[in-house]
Amino acid sequence: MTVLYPKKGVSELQRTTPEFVQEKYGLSPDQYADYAALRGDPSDNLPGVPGVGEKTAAKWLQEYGNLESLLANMEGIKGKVGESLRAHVDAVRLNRRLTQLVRDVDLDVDVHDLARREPNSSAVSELFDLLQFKTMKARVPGLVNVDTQGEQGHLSLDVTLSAETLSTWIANHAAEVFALCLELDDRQAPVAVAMAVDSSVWAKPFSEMDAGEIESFWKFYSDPKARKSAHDGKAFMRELAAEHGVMEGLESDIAAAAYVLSPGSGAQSLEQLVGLELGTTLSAGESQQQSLFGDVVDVVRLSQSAVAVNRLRSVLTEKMKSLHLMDLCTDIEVPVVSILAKMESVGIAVDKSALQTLEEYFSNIAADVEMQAQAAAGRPFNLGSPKQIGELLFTERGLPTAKRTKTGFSTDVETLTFLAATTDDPIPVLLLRHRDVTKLRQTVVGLLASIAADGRIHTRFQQFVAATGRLSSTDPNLQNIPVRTAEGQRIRETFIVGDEYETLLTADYSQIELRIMAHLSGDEALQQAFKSGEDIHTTVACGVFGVTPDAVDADMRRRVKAMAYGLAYGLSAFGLSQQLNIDPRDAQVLMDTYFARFGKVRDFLAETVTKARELGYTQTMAGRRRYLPDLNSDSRQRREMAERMALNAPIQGTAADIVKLAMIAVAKDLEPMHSRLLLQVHDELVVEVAPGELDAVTAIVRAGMEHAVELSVPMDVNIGIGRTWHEAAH
DNA sequence: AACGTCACG
DNA sequence: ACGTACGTGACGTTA
Repeated sequence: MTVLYPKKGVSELQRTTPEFVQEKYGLSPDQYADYAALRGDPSDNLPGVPGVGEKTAAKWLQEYGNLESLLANMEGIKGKVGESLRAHVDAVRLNRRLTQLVRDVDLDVDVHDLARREPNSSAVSELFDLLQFKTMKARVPGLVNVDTQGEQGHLSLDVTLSAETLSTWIANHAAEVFALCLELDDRQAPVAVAMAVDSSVWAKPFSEMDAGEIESFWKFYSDPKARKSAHDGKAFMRELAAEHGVMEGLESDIAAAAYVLSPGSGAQSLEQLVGLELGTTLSAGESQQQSLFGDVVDVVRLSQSAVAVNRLRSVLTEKMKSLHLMDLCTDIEVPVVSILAKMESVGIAVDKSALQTLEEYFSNIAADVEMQAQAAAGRPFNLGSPKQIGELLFTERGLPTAKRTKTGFSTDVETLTFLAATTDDPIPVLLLRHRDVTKLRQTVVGLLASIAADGRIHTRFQQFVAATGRLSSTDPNLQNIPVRTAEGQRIRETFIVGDEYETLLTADYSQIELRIMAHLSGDEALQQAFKSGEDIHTTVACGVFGVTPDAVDADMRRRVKAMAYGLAYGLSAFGLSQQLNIDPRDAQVLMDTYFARFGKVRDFLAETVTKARELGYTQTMAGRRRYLPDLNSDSRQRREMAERMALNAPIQGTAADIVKLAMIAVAKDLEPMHSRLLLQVHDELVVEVAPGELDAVTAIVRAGMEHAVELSVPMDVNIGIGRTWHEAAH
């Protein structure tokens, strides 16, 4: 057997030349073109789209002769290889279409730098710009924006570090906005700081700062008159709050600016924004300095980050101004950053031993139910596996199938409840119970794992991920703690008031989204229903069914309530009928009757979609946008999805605006007090009340929430007090 | 990594 | 004929 190429002597580059490959695998020049396509030929391939392996490509070509014949016989290739091959061929087809597209617009793009065996960054960048691949462009590292390309595609640190002492430097730039970047170590202790103003940069590891400089820095940090900007300031503020308080004087946050400009993009890192907006990259610094603790501090990179924050602030500010988004960023998002930093830093106290007891309780039930289910099945099976449940119920036991999922028959609550009700098989009930109880156990286990050394749970509020303007909560998610069942409420009981504090207080808006609809639509009938102060769903039911309030029974009220919720989601008669378990025709009648009574609501919803289609985006009361290009999609499914989003976004988003404004008002009024905000759950605030402050805090929270904005309907707020979150919710 | 499922508003 | 209510995050299973 011939050694095709020695390990030494033939370069990597030579090994992939057409001639070499043709000889190695005995391929004709025509076959080589197809081979290249399969492999991911540079001219036929985009970075990020893989090709098949060298040997695989050659093998299938040897077998089928050419790509066309391979494609024609693809069905015959089974198993993993087939799937993988199909995926790659799809990619190849896509690439060929893209290549053709590029030729059509007469853009000479060579996306692969053959000589350097890497993507041709500027060409790919140009291509992505052309195709408006903004997200993908941000994802691919190192792409250079041709419009603003620097000499080497790196952010040049053309301002040398200031040698002045910190206090002198700060004093010399007192009126300017300081871009601040702080690096923390694994234990969240500050390691280095870099600050940039227009003309100058100051940066140092803390280990090299003398006592005076360190003192100057923290004084500056807490000085509200020292104007600052940062990227995701909350990231360091939450960690430093316990020791240094929340940073004062934050005037601009790049992450917030990027979010209001494009809320659909999720949280964008500084690196992504540098690539996207400045068309360059942060360099991995060459001069790395060793701190006292042995941590490697990249002061150059940190300094570049500060310079980048500074530049991004001007770029994004211009964009925000032209789109009238400046107020949203400055008056809502930036103040919320500091409030959340403090809330995260404070955390909420939990009763650890009560959680441990609950864990054991739920575990025992789960184990017991599992045994019963396996006994009933006559064999062991994994109760957590939808696949195994499907086999057991539908194949082995012959139960009727209903809903399908992508991968098989659905075994969700709806299905299992149906099976429990219509068959005498004992297993569906056991599975439902097992699902319930394991879900609760997992929640409890997650909470236990999140308890910090101070006995409290410090969730992270994500301010820049939700497309509608809402917050979200992670690590752990405290916005989805069970509340609807008695067992779930036992978990809420483990969230308790902290030592030295008097009570927890919860305050939530009632029907905020429906009130927003009443306001935005200008529907007098719905507004009147809210102004009457009576139970809203009962009042609306009166109008819809044309009866007196005492004639409204529970079922009528339930239907109207479901209808009201559905409205804000872009409901269909079908969806409503599913929700209410009634005939779709009856649901349609219900909708028609509703809209006959509240016509402006329907007009408002229709106009919202029409306007969004014209503009390309929706807007909330505070001007928050949500871009929905799919409103003009050819695909009906995508278009209708976008229409429902367009309908929902202004409502959900306005509610988010209002709650953020309320948080700002409440936080401001709580400043002189010891009580503090702990949590936000979309339309609810949780406050920890210090001894003696209950009456004042109640008034502050009520006023802050009720008057966050003035609508044409009252903003009713329910307030509850209690030792635990559960108690306080009543 | 994708999917199914389920918790919250 | 088709799919069918918005927005999130977390977990276990499976490919």
